[in-house]
Amino acid sequence: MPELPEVETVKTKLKPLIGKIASGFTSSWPRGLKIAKNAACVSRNIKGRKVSKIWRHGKALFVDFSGRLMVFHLRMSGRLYIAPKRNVIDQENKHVRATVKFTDGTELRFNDPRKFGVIWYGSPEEIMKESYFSTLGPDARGLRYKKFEKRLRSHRGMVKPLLMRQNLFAGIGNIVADETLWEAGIHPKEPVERLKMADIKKLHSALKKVLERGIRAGGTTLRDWKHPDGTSGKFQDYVKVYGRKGGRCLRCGSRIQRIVVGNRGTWICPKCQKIK
DNA sequence: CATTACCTGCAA
DNA sequence: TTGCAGGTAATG
Repeated sequence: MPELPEVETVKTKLKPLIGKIASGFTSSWPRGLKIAKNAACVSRNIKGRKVSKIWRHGKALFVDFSGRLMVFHLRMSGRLYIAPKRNVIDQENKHVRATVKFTDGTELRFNDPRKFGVIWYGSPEEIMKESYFSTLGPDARGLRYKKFEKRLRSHRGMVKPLLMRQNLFAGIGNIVADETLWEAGIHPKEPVERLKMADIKKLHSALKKVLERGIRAGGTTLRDWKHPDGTSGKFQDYVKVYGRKGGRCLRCGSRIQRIVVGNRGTWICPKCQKIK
């Protein structure tokens, strides 16, 4: 998905739902629904409940319905949007997997072509018992240096896959990882045990910079993902390496390379990011 | 560690 | 037709 900046954008744009009363829930996608038995159970339970709070942790979006939580994970191709809206086009109505209906006629639609996304519905205790949430690390946004260093140093291995482990830092995905490593001038395969304090400091401030820049740009629109109101993110216009194979490094002019790290496509500047 | 599976769509 | 895609879980 949709990494941290995208989910943060979704959170902000879903805030108008606060105060609305649910009238029902439908889903044509049983595999994507967790904890609750089926869509009919959710629909019965959610009816009459008011949206009181919306927040994000890592890549997960939490919606509080009067004490019951509906938690969304967009995975690779999910998006959430509010309908009806005049700028919602037919393209966005394809692949709607689930819908929360509200008494004023508003609908919150979960659209997900690849069906990798997940919706959990249950009490806060039930949610926290799910393995994904019980192991989830602290949110990557606003993480203090000391904690960042401690968590990174508690493992060994290639730095990029570690940055992307959600039980270490929640919210870092492939784009944020590549952009952060480029900003910091560190090779994605560099073993963390060989990073010096100065490197970890650079990584920490690069991560903060990339996350804030991504959020300010309203996330990255590459294929599926868009804002809940149908507008596109702008971060793709600012990426320094991600997806720019063959392009010039904006720092030194070298050609950006695509390599594979931890089985993920990875873009680097071979001159700025050398293995030590 | 790496590989595969889960799915669909799109570009090379 | 093949390969690749923002993520994660389940396997070797």
